[in-house]
Formats: sequence, C-alpha cells, structure tokens
Amino acid sequence: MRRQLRRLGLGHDARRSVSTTDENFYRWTQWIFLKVFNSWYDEEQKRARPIDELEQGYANGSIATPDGRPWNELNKTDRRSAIDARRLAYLSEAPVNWCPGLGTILANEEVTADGRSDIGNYPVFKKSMRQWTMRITTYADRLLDDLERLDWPEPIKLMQRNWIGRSEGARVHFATPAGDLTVFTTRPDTLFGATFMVISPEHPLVDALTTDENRQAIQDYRVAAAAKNQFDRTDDTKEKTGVFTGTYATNPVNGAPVPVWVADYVLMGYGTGAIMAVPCGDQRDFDFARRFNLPIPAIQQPPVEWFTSRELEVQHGSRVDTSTWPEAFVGDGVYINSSNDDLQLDGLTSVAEGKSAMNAWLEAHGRGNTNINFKLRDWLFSRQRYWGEPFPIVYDEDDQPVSLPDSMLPVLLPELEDFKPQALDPNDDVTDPIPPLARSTEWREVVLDLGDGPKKYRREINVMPQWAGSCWYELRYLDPTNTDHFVDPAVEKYWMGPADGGDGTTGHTGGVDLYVGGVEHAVLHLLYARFWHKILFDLGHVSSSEPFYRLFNQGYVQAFAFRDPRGQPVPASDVEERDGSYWYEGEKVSREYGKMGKSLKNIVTPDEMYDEYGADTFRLYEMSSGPLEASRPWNTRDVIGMQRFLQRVWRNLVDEDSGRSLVIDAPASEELRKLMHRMIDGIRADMDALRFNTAIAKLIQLNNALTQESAAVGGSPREVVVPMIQMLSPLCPHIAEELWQRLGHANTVTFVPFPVADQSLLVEETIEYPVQINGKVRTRLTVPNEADQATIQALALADEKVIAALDGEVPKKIIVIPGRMVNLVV
RNA sequence: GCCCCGGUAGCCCAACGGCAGAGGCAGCGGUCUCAAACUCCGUACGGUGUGGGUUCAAAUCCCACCCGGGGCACCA
Repeated sequence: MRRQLRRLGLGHDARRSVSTTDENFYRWTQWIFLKVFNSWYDEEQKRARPIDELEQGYANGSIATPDGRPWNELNKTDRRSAIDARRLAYLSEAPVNWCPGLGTILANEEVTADGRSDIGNYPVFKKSMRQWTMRITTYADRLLDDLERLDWPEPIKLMQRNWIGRSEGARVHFATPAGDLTVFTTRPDTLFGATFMVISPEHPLVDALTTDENRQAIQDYRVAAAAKNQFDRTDDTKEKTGVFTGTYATNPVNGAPVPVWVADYVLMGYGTGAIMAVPCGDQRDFDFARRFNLPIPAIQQPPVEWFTSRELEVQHGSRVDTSTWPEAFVGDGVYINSSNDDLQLDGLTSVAEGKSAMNAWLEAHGRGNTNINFKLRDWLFSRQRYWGEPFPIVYDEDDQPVSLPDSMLPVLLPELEDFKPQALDPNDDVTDPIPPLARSTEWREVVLDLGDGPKKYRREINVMPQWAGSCWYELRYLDPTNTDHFVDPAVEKYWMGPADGGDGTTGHTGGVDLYVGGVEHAVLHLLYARFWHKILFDLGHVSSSEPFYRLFNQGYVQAFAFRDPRGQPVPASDVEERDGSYWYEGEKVSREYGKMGKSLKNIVTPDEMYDEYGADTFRLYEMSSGPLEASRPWNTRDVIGMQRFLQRVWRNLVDEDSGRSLVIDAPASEELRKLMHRMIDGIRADMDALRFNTAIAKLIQLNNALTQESAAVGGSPREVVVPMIQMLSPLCPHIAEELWQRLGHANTVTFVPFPVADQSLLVEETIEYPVQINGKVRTRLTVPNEADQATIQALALADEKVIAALDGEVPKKIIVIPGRMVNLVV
C-alpha cells in the first residue's frame, strides 16, 4: 500500500503515519477512555464535566442525589452507585446477538435473516449481558444542532439527523393495577382515541401486568419473541402478533378501561417500550385492532375527499363508522369525540392546537408532560474478541469497576497461543461468553496498589470495538510522537482550532480542514468521532468543538463485470467484445455494472495502470472522468486520452528528435494570453471546489490553443508555458517537475505559488450578442464592450436579419441583458 | 413504505434561469506514409428520462410520474 501511494506521487507523510494497534497509540485510546469514564454530563450546563465535580455537587447539595437523600446519609456503596449512574462510560445490561457456537457476540449485520450466524450457520440468541456502554444519547442535541455549523454534504447531514431521530411529543401515564404505565407519543392530541395499549415483550412490567390465566400464553410469546432476531421482528410485511395480558389500564382523559397487550412490534429500545394505540389514526394500530377485534372509535372527522377517493359514502358526526374504513385516517381533520369535563378538543381543526391543549391538560393533572425522544441509543462499547484495546479497568472485591491511573497505561494485550473466541455447544444459550482474554489467568488476576495498599483485582476481559481508535486518530496525526500528551494543546490549536480563535464570533467549530472519505461512514465512525471529540472539548483538552470541519464524500470507482451462463463472474480483463456481445473463452457472457472489487472479478490495480501508462496519466484519468463526488465507471480504453494530452504538452515544450527546448521568449498572441488568464481564473476556482475534472478540461483547452500557436509561430511562448506547468503540477507532478527543470528552474515547482489571473485581461473588448425572437436565436451581433442597453437595442433592431424576421411587426417587448443577449417578443 | 442523489451525443461528462457543448473516448474525412501506426487539421450525431406549470427565456425553478443508485425502515 505504501509503495503504491508513493509511486503514484500521493502526498502521504510517513512521519505522521500512525497505527491504532500500536501500543504507543492505543495507550492514548485507553487514556481517553478513562477521561470518558471519569466524567459526567451536566444537563444544565450542557457539557461533560470531571466526575469529581459531580461528587462535590452531591456533597454540597447543589446536585440532588438519585433518590434525594443527603450525601452524608449515603453509605459507601450508595455513594458509589450514585456516581457510577452518571458516568459517560458505564456498565449496563443490554440485549445482544449471542452466538454460542462461535463463542462471540455478533453485530446485527453478521446475523442472517433466519437468526443464524453468517459464518458457520449456528443459532444466534438474544441475550442480556453486562456490557460497557457510552452515553452518546446525552450529546444527541449537540450532535444534531452542530451539524448546522459544519461544511458537510447535505445528504450526510440528513443521514445523521435521521439516525439521531429527534421527535417531539409527550409522555403520558396510564394508571394500572401494577402502577403507572408510561408511553411516549408524538400525538398526545389523539389520546381520546386510545383504546388499547401495547408493551414490548421485554418491558419490565410484563410480569406484574400479566394475570394468572394469561401467564402461560404471555410466557410462550416472550420466548418466541426472544428467539426472533431484529430482522424478523421488524419485518412489517408479516401479520401482527400479540397476546393480551389480562389487565386493563385507565385512559387518563376519559377513564375508559384500555386492555394492555404484549406485541413484538413495539420495541423496548425506543421511547418507553410501551405505546398507546390509536387505531383510527395509525395504520399499525388499525391493523392490530382489526386482527384482534378491538374497538376503533373515530376522533377526527376525515375530509370529504378522503371518503370519495375510497369510494365510501361521506360520513359525518355520529354517522362516522370506522368499521367501513379500509384503512386508518392519517391526516388533519376536525376533532370529534375528544372532550371531557375540562378539556374540549371537539371542533378544533389544528393538530398544533390540539397538542398544546392536551399537553397543558396532562401537565395540570400530573398525567404527563411534553417530551423529546431520540432514536439514537447509547453505544454498546465492548466486544468479546482478542484484537482490540483492553479496557484500563479492573474489578475490585465487590465486582465494581475501578479505573487504572495513567501511570499504569498502556494495558497491553497478553500473549496468547490461541486468540480465537471460545466456542460452546451451539445451543447453549445459558453460559456466558468467555472472551479470549479470560484464558490468561496470570493476566486477568492481578495485585495492584491503587492508593490503598496492594490488593487483588480482576481485569476487564472484554476489549473495545474497532471504532475506538478511529474516534480520535485525526488528532494524533498532529503530534504523532508526543509521549506526554495525546496531542499537545498548542499544536492542536494551531492545526484545528476554530477560525475565530475560539472567541465565538463566527461560530466556527474548528476541526480538520478537509476530510475526504466514503459515504459508508456517515453514521458510525463520523458520529462516534464527533461524540468523543465533544467530550475532549468539554473537558478542555482540545480547542475545536468538532473533529471534521469540512467533509467531502468521493464517489466509488465502478466497472463492468461479466458472468458466464451459470452466473459465475469471469475475469473482466479477459473478456472480448465482438459484434456487440461479450465473450470469454468462446462462451457468450452477460455484462453488468458494479463497484470495482474482487467478488465481481473486475479489479484494475494501480500497478497495472502505472506500468502501462505511468502515474501521471493514471492520476489525470481518475480525476478527469467526472466529478469527485460521483461514482463512475472505469474504462481502461479511455485512459489513452490523458496520455495523449501529456504527450502533447511534452511536444509543445521539447523537440522529440533532438530534445531541445521549443520554448520561446517572444510574447504570446493577445488571444492566447487572454485565454490563458481566463483559464487561470477558472482553474483556481475549480481547484478550490475540488472540481478537478473541469480544471483538467481547461488545461487541455489551454494546451490545445498553445499547440496551434506553437505550430504557427514556431515555438511555445514562455509566458504561457510557465503558468501552465505550474497549474499541471498538483495534478500530474512528475512530468510537471521534469518540464519545470527543463525550463531552466533550479527550484522545485511544488513550492511555487499557483498562478493568479490578471483581471483586466478577463474582460473582452467586444461581446457577441445572440439576438432571439420569441426565444429563438435568429442572428448574432458583435457589440463593443462598453455599449449601453439602448445602443444594443438599436443595433439589434437595425440588423437586416432581424428586420426580415420581424417582417414589419413591432416587438411588444424587448429584453436586453447587458453582456448576455437580446430577446424580442412579438 | 418514507427520505436522499442522479438521468444531457454511441460512452464518460461540461454548461451564473440567457447561443445546449468545455474536455476525453469511440466514429468519420483529410494530413503525413510505399503502407500502417503515431501526429496534426477538420467533422457528423443529441435538443437534455416523460408529462404538465412558472418565465420574455427552462437542462437549470415548481408539480406529477418513469428509470437507476443509495440510506432508513413496525421509531409510536
């Protein structure tokens, strides 16, 4: 890889090369983890603060303890859990994809549609396990809001917004025999239509809400739901399933009993894991109600068109009959059946008014409050693998996590003979995973002095996920060999500090000036890295509040691929085209199109291109074929065009036979000089905007003009050649440098400033105006640059072609756009 | 199902609401040559996915639809 980067002349700085698996790197990953672990999020100040300040706040009473008791009344264990409950890295029980047959937890992407492992086809179970988790949800608002301040492609921002998934609504409390059951809803105004409730099979109140006669059915349903994977559970093409708990809750607005059901279409991970079902206004609830014969009262009057477009008789007031409806009514309509003694929604037409009236009522009666909910979940941060950063955490005699001091970093991985995960009986969903690090007892069991004398501890045997190192590596590039800091603060400020110096005048976030990467990182790496960076910013370790100020997503290189009649890909390089068909070893093959890669056998390696055409041609071809952000096809036979271009450049400067210079000191023609300045002006703008394709087109245009003039006057004017080579240098550095030396320069072209256009030469003395009649071009006028509108108009009307075309008619309207064109409307 | 991006010449792609063409590939004609390749010069081809709308003027703005690519997906 390094060899390939180097031979293509890519500006890769080996002195700033880092490896996230190097202990000198991951020592700082562990250090940052400790900063996260030893901090908490202050909701009032909206920032992370050191954990000591939480303890001080508890102690002096400025921060309420979780159960409200004074700090000095809490014992050691209570104090500890009061603090641990607020840490930004914390241990939690979370359901994961557990595959005993492989001995590891799998990502959702590694589980097949029928709930088995992608590799080995072993059963996968949903299992709740104690896992390290990062409290990224506390940053949801800031991660969302600060997107506005970043120079990122809008689609990527949108993907992050959708992923964070902010929605405004309300929490509503329904009384049940087992205590309040709280739901999250975005439509509190529809509460009068709530006729049943659905809770997730994992909801903590399931047992308490289940009556004895329904216990077996509920239990069976929960087991079945647990065996399903996420794919099955969220497959909305399947018919809804569910079981009644036997218990009724009370609708707070009208006192109606509402049955509580358990169904797996409600997810524990979103909202409160419980919903109020309003079947008349929500298609899922409507389907569920129809399936289980639950009532569907109407609470909004659908408009006339809603009925007519469904070929129903229009229903009004008491005649509204949902039993005739083919589907739920989702939209704005006048509220009906939505009033109680002190809340009247009936007659309102605005959902916004309905919501605010309902929210006020709920607050006043203590049955709910407005609430903002996010789709974003806290980040599961442990993995049961060998390769990964060990946590700088040990467990004490109470099995509680204790952070190691900086002086004990790095915590190195132990040497193991076998570092594969421990496989178990494929159907053993009871035994916990045994991470590879558990195998080294001497590594795992340690005696340490953490300030209160030598004691026995047990190391954390999970490791961090692969994202950990990439959450901050961009900072290490700034200062890769620093042994005292992960990055020197002054160095960070120099490279990544906000443009306004941090005084907030421009709102600039600071961060990497330009980050080029694929769109596949839109929500994982780019969200995790922003999260860590913001913690480091809050704690004062960096001056930038975002890691990547400007982001650019380059497109993929795609290529044709070919399959034989059996559907197997065949090597694209050996396919021949004959008579419009494609042939491989005498067999006709079919052509398709996809991302260049091994599986489609359509790879063209940089080395092949380097050997055949050279690095500069290869670079130009890649950049010229289309916009950087666009995925586009690779077509080897098009590469020749860029090679010819470079050969033409060469021949304009060097005589091929004798090798002598063809550059002359005589001035260029006025025309060529003007063209050159126009090209300089355009190329500068193109380069700034990363439009390399149009920059290259302009360079070709300039060189083509130079070719003509060179042939005419017997040499290439130096005043054109020099800027042209300067502009070629960033695109094709090797040939540019060679020609630069041949022009007699002792220095390197790389450090010569980019040419600047002479603005006075960008203005033409005469302008050619197209003259349109009713939008169609009929003739062209050449008009002096300084001609005013009236002059141009007079010239246009006096033109003989115009007179002929008008044929005596008088134009109704004459539009003259100075510098552009003339349009006559008749 | 919802959302995003794109659709211009045989192909890859340009075009501040203002003459559809910057550039490259392929093609054709010429130039060179004994011939060819290379070179150089010249050149045809489309009216911008479809249908409406706004405008003096639409590839460009708006609406609907079609096709291709991508994201999210029972999110309450």
